[in-house]
Amino acid sequence: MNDAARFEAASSIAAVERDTGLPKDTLRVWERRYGFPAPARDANGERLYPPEQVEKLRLIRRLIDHGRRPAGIVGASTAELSRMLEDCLCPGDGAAAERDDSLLQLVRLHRSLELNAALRQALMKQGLQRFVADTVAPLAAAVGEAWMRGEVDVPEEHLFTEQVQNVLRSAISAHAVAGARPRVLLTTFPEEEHILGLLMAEAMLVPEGASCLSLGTRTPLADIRTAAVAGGFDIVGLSFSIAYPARQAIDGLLELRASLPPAVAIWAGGAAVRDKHKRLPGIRVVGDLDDTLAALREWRAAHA
Amino acid sequence: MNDAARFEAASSIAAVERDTGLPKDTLRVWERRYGFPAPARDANGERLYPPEQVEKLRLIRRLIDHGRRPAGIVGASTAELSRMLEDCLCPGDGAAAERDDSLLQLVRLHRSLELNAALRQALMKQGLQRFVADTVAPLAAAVGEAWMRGEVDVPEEHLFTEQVQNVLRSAISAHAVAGARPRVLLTTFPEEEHILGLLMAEAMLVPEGASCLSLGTRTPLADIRTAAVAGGFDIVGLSFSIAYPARQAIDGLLELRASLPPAVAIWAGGAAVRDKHKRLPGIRVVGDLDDTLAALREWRAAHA
DNA sequence: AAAAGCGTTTGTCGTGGACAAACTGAGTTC
DNA sequence: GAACTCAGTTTGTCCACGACAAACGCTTTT
Repeated sequence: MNDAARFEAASSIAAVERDTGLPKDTLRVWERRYGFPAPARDANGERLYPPEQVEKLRLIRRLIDHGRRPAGIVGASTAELSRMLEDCLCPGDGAAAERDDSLLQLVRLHRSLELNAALRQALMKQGLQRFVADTVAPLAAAVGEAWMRGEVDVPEEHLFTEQVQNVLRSAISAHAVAGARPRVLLTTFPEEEHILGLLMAEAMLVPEGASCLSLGTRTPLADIRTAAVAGGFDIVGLSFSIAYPARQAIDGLLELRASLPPAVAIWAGGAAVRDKHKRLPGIRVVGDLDDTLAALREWRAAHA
Repeated sequence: MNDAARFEAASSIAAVERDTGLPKDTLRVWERRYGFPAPARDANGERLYPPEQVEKLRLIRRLIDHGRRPAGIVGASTAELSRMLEDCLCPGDGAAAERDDSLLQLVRLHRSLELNAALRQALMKQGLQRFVADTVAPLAAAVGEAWMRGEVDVPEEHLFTEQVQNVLRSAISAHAVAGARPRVLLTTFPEEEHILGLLMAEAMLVPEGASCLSLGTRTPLADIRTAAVAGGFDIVGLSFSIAYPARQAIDGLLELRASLPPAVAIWAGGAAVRDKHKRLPGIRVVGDLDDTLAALREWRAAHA
């Protein structure tokens, strides 16, 4: 490797923060405490992280999202880290192997047109709600797992999200009804940028005659409150992906609960809040997409 | 105001970074150099920014996005800063007042259903391309200006983006053609998260028979290269909002130009690259949405 | 099983110094 | 008049190291 290529390849601390999501302060304190990462230095004494270390940091980041702690894993080799990740995400190993992988293959191979066609075909065959619960949700989980394993990369994940978004938004638009009850406001907290959870929830609710308004991702807590009250919504729905810190989700939800009138229900769904029901009094934790329908029935029974 | 409310209102340095986009390091160095911001301190000596200062920081941030520099503006009052912003963005003052504001009013008042209906009606009346160029683009500019002036807030901006996205994605889906030329890959750089520019470009190109694939926002540069080459695309289209640092856009575009085969064209559009044509050899700077069509004609003439 | 107590781990914040990149404005050349 | 050069200034980002509260893992008690 010549000098130019090596220069090209090594990343500054800001680039590593962007690529791994680990704050600069954390990168420096890990170096001080654990001796990893151990970046080279440029002529000016600034850190230059080689790509292997960035890759290893990315694996570590994913393991931490799964609940591991740095001290126990920074010493491990890249191969060991990959193995740990495998273990983390194949609890029902056999079942995963059984699953129909044809859509996942289309994502892997960037076959956007075929993917789009296959999604639309499945939508037509199954109807919106079954399509979301039985096709989109498992596919999203499979893409997420493949992402964790490093088998899919940013463009595949983006391509998947975009195509599903296109199909779901078209389908949801076709169902729109005015003035129906309950009125549901959907969004995410500011640190959460995954939108598919919101779209899937909307796709489950709209065919039932609920009137949904999605604000997209990343709405500040104070603005969620204002919008919910000003718009006269009955329910505020929040979505949390697996990477969202559970603690942050719980704190935010309790704060939102305290600031909203009791008449406004809060529904929370996604991996980060699953099984957190006990710590979330006054909040309906939605376990999966079908549970969304159960929650809707409950609400209607209570407001008959 | 009681203690709880005051505690509620004051923000930590991390919260201010999130809300204003100004890095912690910058906030601290401004305090050291200019004496502003001047946050209070909690029992542990940590900074607590009162909301007025956060608001002022937000104004300063916007002025800096418009090319001002900190030394000249941190001393000004909030009112003076607001006036400067007005001056910045009303070059053709009279024309702005003339414009039809009915859609903007719907955004301001959170009338999502009416907004959606009005957008669909305009789409039907004008056709996709005129709708995008004559209705959506001016509305997006108006929302952006109102945002700068502080007249619209996060929820309004989100609502606007979501509704336009719904309408555009539905319309684009209806036009999809397989295998047409040129093949265009659309995305943004990792720091750019505004998606409407991409959707508007796609909406201009698809009716002309181009085959577009959008990867959504925030694709790393290396992945853009890989996806473009592997997918056999003719053109890579990038969109840059007004807040994107011009320098970063230029560097990134030149790096991408160097790493892509010369046969793959690069088109760049948006406020951050307008008038930067001279500094971007080998890149087609797309001045506005109608210029997208001109660029397409040029490409087809060159590849007849 | 849940709660409480306790040492350890961990991320974030603080200070102050340094420096390269970006910008400004005056002077020069084409 | 536009394009370039060049010293001087402004500005954002980086560094080191210390501090500490919140979160965690573990044991003991209710």
